[in-house]
Amino acid sequence: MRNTHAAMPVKKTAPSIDTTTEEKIKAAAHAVFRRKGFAATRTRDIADEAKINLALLNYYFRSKQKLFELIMFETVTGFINNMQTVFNDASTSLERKIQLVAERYIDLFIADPEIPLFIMSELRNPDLEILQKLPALHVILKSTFILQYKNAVVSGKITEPNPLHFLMNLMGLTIFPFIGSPMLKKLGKLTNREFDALMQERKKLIPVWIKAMSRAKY
Amino acid sequence: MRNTHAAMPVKKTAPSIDTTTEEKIKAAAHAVFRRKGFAATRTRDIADEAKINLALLNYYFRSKQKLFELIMFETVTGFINNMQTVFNDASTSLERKIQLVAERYIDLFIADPEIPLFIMSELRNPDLEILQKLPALHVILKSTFILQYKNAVVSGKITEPNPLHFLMNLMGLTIFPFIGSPMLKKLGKLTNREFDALMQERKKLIPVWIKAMSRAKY
DNA sequence: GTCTATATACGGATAGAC
DNA sequence: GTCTATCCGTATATAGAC
Repeated sequence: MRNTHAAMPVKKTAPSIDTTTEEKIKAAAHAVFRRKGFAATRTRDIADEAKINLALLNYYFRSKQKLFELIMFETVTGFINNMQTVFNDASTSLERKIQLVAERYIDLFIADPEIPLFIMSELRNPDLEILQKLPALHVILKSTFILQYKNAVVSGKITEPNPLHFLMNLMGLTIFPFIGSPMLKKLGKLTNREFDALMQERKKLIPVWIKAMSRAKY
Repeated sequence: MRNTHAAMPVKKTAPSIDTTTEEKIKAAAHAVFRRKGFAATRTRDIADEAKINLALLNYYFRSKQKLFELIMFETVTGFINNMQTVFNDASTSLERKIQLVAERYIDLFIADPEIPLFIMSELRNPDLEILQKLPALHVILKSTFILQYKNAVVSGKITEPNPLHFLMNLMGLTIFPFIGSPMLKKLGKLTNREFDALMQERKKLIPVWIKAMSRAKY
């Protein structure tokens, strides 16, 4: 791949939101990539959504691939940073963290429902090497959150010793409804508003359910 | 789209498995579509995987789109039929059905781990109109399974009245780990074998967890 | 039914004027 | 920075020989 392209334009000091061409393209790329995935989106879709000329996409971001990597990086790091603070806050209890995780994930996904499926479905493409470029995921197992979980296991408050099961459960209860939303809306004849109301309920319910599960007798 | 193509060949009466060209293409299409999704697969990928000439794909199935629709239909109906029998078996208890659902889903997904993400990610493409063509999904809410659930709510054995929450929980606990497996394997430094072992554990654990949840005090 | 060769369309990317 | 026009590789699909 040649590298003779002009340098990227310098960042404006105080740009209005989404008014610069670069920002318009990024916003459109976020929307279209999330909605359709990398392979199904055409650069023309993004140009149309951003209402800019197709050539400008390459002018600012060089290639579809590079633009996608930027979008994916922003999405994933935003997602992880959001959680990192909760996971490693030494001042909150295990129960409180479970509450916070459920609330934050659900609020985030009500605002951007395509994010979970977008991330999960792009992760399966080995060409994109997203997982390799990610900040080491396994530090999650060293987080305060998981240490608190392990302590609760030792002190007998929790029956399931494997924190991976715990994480799968918490994520499954929280994230799955958004991944399966097309099917669930059809199955339950739900409007978007009704679906969101169910998700709001789950912010309260999930911590209760998790608590009940933690005391399950095997 | 023109329609001048030759008729489909008649089905052999007793073909060996995967030996006819048609079967080889279908098997390859299943594999490649599931792995990469519709937009990212090229008909050449399928032809290579099936070790047949590219032109034969169009000879047998007319177009990539038509082949995909066939594969998707087979995948989804196979998936639904598998569950239908469990959901509407009047001779099994609610608890037993929960056991059976967890076991069957997990066995199915250990054998074909890409299925959940494949279905979920293709469902978001409105062009494919998969949901429209599906056997009405909302009959699930009329199934024996859900009726038994509602009865258990009335008799006070279960606290959560909304069967949709119940279904989301059961599916989330069962399906999500397969959807998030790339991330989970990385996060937990798991080999495929270790991951499968965890899933085997969940066949026993999920019914216990669900039971504990059903008694949760709000 | 299966092959080779090719038509045709589409999508990513760039050249070059303004 | 932004536009029009266009190049060029790639992917689907078909024609036509065998």
